[in-house]
Amino acid sequence: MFNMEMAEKLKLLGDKTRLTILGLLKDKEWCVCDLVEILNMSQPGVSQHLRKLKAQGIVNETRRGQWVYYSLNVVDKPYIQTILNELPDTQTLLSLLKQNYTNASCP
Amino acid sequence: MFNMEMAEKLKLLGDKTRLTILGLLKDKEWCVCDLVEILNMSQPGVSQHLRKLKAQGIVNETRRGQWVYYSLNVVDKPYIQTILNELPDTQTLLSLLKQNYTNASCP
DNA sequence: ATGAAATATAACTATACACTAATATATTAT
DNA sequence: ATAATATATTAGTGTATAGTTATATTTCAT
Repeated sequence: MFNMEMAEKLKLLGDKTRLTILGLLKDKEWCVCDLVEILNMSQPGVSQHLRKLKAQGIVNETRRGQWVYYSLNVVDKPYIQTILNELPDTQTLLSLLKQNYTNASCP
Repeated sequence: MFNMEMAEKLKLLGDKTRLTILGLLKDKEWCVCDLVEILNMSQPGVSQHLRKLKAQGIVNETRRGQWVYYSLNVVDKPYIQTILNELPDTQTLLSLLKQNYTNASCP
């Protein structure tokens, strides 16, 4: 059906947590455990969001040793880029979310 | 909370029916009964979608006599404009949806 | 090999949501 | 006033979804 793929992707963006993840990824890649600390939610919760984003091709995943890093994959999706432009940048997000996380575990 | 308003608007766009409505509105305003025929769904269903879109300021409503016409209100929402650019135009949507509707009722 | 850490998957729950049918409200025509 | 048409609201239902806890898998260090 004609608007389905579009709607599926936009549905993913219509979620506060995933928007925050994508906003964080604008600046650099993050591993799952980083996001768990920053977002202050369960690890399976974060993993499931990332899986959905990956299934729609919005993020890439790369395993490096123990850690799996996720990064944006929106070069061919201008309408997503425009949305991400509206989001606060990483530093702002981090300070808004500040849960005095330490980022000690994964280099 | 910081990404909420954005997520609320995007959530509305993450629905096939509402995306189609917005795609139709790119070209011109439509009244509810038109959309009911074109989308081939119940009138309350259409009204509820329109109410949500209006509550988020994405469409305007104007009553003219018996009919209430809805139109786009996205001049100040570039990220929505970008999304709408990706949608098929009105004619394409109409032919994709063709339910041999007649557009006889509302001028 | 074994244990620890990171990630993924499965099972479950509570809530949100899209849709429909039924009803109410509003406007026009007679 | 009354009927007819257009729209909105309410109530109810089935499904989707975001989150959790529990468990499995993967990788590294010892």
